[in-house]
Amino acid sequence: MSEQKVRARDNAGGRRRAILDQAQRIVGERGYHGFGLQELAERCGLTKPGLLHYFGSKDRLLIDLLRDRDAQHEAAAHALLDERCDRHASARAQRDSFVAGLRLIMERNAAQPELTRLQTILRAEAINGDHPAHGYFMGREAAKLDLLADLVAVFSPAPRSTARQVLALMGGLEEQWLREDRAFDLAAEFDAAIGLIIP
Amino acid sequence: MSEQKVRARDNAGGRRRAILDQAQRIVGERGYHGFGLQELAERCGLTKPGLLHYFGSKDRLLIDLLRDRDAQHEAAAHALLDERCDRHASARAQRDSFVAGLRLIMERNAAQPELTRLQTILRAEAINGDHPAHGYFMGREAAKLDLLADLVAVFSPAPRSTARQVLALMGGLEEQWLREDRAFDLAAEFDAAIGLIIP
Amino acid sequence: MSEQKVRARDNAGGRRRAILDQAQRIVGERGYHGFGLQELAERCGLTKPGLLHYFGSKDRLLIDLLRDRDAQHEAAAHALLDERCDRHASARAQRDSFVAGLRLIMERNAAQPELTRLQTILRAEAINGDHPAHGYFMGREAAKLDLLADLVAVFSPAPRSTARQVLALMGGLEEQWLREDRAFDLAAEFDAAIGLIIP
Amino acid sequence: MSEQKVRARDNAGGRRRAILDQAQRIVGERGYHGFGLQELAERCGLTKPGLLHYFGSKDRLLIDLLRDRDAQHEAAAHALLDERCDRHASARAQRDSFVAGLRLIMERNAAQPELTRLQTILRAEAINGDHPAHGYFMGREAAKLDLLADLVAVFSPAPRSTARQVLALMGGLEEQWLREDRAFDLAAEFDAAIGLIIP
DNA sequence: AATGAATGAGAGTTCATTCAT
DNA sequence: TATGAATGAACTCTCATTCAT
Repeated sequence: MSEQKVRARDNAGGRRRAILDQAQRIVGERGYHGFGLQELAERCGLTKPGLLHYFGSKDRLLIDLLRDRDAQHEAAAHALLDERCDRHASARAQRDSFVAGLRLIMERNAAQPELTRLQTILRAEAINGDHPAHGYFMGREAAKLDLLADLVAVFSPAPRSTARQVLALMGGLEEQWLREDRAFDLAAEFDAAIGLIIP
Repeated sequence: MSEQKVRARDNAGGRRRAILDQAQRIVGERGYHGFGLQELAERCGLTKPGLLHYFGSKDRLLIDLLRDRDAQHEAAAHALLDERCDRHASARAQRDSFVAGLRLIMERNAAQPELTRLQTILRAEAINGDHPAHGYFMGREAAKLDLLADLVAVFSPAPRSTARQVLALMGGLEEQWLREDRAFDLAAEFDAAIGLIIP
Repeated sequence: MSEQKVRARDNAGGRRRAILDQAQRIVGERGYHGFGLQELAERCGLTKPGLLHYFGSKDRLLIDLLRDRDAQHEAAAHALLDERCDRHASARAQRDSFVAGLRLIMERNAAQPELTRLQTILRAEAINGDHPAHGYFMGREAAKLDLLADLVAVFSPAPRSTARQVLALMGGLEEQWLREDRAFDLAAEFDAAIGLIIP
Repeated sequence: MSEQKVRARDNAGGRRRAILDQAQRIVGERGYHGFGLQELAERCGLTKPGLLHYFGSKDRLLIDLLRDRDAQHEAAAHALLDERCDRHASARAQRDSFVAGLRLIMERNAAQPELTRLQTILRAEAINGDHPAHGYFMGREAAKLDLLADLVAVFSPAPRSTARQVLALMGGLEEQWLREDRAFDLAAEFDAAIGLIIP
């Protein structure tokens, strides 16, 4: 394989990534309906058809974006929780490592406010059944709920409710944190809350 | 005053209300950016300029909608909480009536899913500073936080954090409830959660 | 006739005049196509149908405006020239009083820049045959030309050409004067020019 | 390069020129405010967004039009005057060649009535500070005045006034000529006038 | 890999005007 | 004398998308 081909492929991959980075920023600000290919194209230094060359359509760009971010973020989170929870440990120990895992996730979310904003805005927008990311978030949130309920079953008397509470707290606090322009310590606030939910 | 005049005047007021009702539905589904005057006009049986005759612009229509819904909803909620909390009662009694007030609010929200969806979607969309309802939700959520923190101060060691948790749980659970198409008992789930947050 | 009727009529007349005054300002700034009933209505403190109640249509408003301004301006100018020119005086004397009359007209125009701007902009706009004031200005400018040619015939060897030159100088200098925000002495500049045209 | 490419490229450039030609006609008739993208698009055989693809906005289309016409018209005029005026010649000779240059310009203007009408109408419309071509004409007319005053300085005792008179006569006679549907010999009429202004 | 050209649909908004009151 | 309601048409401009190159 010639060097040129390699570099071309690298550039191509880099281009894609650069586009998705800009898309994340815009969608994270204005949501799916509020973002336009024009603006994205300008920020990336190419034309609208140039974009569509990579992604085919606006909708596909969105789900590509979501999948891409998951690949580097959410999957990691799941692994994190799974790893830390030794099924043979005591309930107490499992509880502790679960909470510690959540805390790590929140710290990561706090460290990536743009990604968090993307998820927050899109998650709410996608409540509507016509939204291109509706199916995506339906499956994703259901899976989260299942996972959490499963992990929590050892020490919680009502695992599904506990899972709901954890998810609600994460999302709700993140939303406040974003609206107030990150004016409080997200992870600490979450920590305090989780201590009440999972005693 | 002739009957015709009365009816005409009623129709005028009724028209406005009918427009806002339809607008609530559309915005509650697709958010502000996803809703268009055309569609709204069609649903109301008049033309786009006919709409603008009442509201002047799309942006003003939105904030008129928000204010109108607040006048009949949120204000009632605030009153509810304030009334129920006797400042001279014991901390325990105040805690109980506060929780009961929250439960009533959640029941009302559960009984008005369209309004709840409007608030949920718009609240997330309005995180962005350019959104026409940004200022509205900034003030509104800040006021909620202040009010809750104030009410909770009697029995909570960290009133502001408790207020955040309450708000996060309300919003987060509502979002789940909407996404899952109201497949669980919102008020009951909230009740269980609040019992942990405010023991 | 009751006092009320009188006052009503006065108010009505005053209203009409007030509307025309504002219309003069707007049309004088943006021309006929650039001015809208909405803006005019707002400036006059009434609604669009309120305007049309007085004038019937936008086009009629324009010609009413033109006629009204003529009644108080142009007619005066014609009279001025006619009066000053004694047909039995010597050519020299007639020439002098003619030039003096022109100078007076220019001084009046300089003293009423808004009216002058109205005429200047509309005159150019109305070159087009579809313009609602086309006929008006065709007749008006032709009449001016005829009048001037007639008055000038005593001392000019080519009266029609001289008339054209006078009119061109008046209009052209006024346009410069308006564009440069009245930065030079219009009447003086015209005086100098006319001295060459009519020696 | 294939023939098709060439033709495509030619068509593209030709398209732009065709659009500007039609725009000149419409603006020359109804002024800037009276012309619409719709009509222009129809005359050019494409859609409204098709137009904006070339020019971005209506305002930019206008100034592009103005600049384009200047490139082929006004610049030529300036060159004409400059060339013909030998600074080392006698005042008499300079005066003669200057007048001859003006005459040539007027003949060109008379030969291009559409372009002349465009300039005439727009020049008046642009007196208003909000007009998109206001800045353009401010600069352009000021430059003309400067140039003429400079050229005239050799033989005129009041160069700036003479320049004003020349400009006023040109513009004023052109306006009459257009209004009367070119019913007289513009160049000849101007010639007669200039002979009085610059003896 | 990316462009320029072009489109149909639709955006929100303004237009002059009508009509009943 | 003037209004509020409403309209149809037009406005500039943006949308995502297609196509040939």
